[in-house]
Amino acid sequence: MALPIPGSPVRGSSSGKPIMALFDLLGRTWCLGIVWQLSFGDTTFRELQRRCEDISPTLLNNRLKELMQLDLVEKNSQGYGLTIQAQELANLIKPMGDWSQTWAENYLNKNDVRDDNA
Amino acid sequence: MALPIPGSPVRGSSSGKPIMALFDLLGRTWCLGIVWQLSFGDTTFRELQRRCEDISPTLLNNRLKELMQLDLVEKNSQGYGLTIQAQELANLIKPMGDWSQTWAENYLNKNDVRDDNA
DNA sequence: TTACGGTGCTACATATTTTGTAGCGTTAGT
DNA sequence: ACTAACGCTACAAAATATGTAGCACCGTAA
Repeated sequence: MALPIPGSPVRGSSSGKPIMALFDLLGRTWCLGIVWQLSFGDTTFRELQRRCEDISPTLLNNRLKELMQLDLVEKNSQGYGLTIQAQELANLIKPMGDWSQTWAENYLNKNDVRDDNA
Repeated sequence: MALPIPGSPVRGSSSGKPIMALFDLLGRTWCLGIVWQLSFGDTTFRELQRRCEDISPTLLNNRLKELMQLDLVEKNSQGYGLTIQAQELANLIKPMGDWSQTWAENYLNKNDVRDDNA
């Protein structure tokens, strides 16, 4: 797939707006998960694969290539890690953890009779 | 595609962790873009389609169904709009606009000779 | 030096998802 | 009645992802 280069048209978006390039990138399978996992520290290819629930190596490698080309991920002695700017992005993503928790609770309360009758 | 229901295994993730369900959902094509656009206000199906750069109606409808089932989007007199909790999520996403701007500038400075010689 | 286990990947066929276009049924205005 | 917009569905073609197998390259240890 073509890289979503900010400033250029990207998949599904001809505007070239950086936010659209970012959404294109993050909207790819496992991309958010990879950034999330790497935010906990640098790691090797295989270890990252395991942390991402045995994502296929094909896909992991594709994502890492894309993330490296767009300066979000870099190789280092530990394997792979987030760049400084990607760490800032990860900080924006982090609060989604709490949000998703509340979201899940609301969803289950609404759709699971057990909680309603408790 | 199966809905990424928080608390249940989702695409590529058997853990059922809410954050993984969220990443599965947001990782689908145009999902982030739809939430982003709706954060600017309620809108009709066709208008939303236009704002999302003529996303195919098939896909838009699929995404809206998913987002509605997971209580992120709801229908109202204006067409479609974010739920209260989705507005909170949108607030988390908003700062990515600024981040992506800086990201784009860094990327272009690095890869475009024009700026280096300016 | 041979064998072992782990690593970073690539190949490739199958399955799933997205795209893009056409168009249907409905509603509102003139 | 005509026009234009609406919300959406159908469907085939194109693009992506999955999952398995396995190769080449370490480092360790017998």
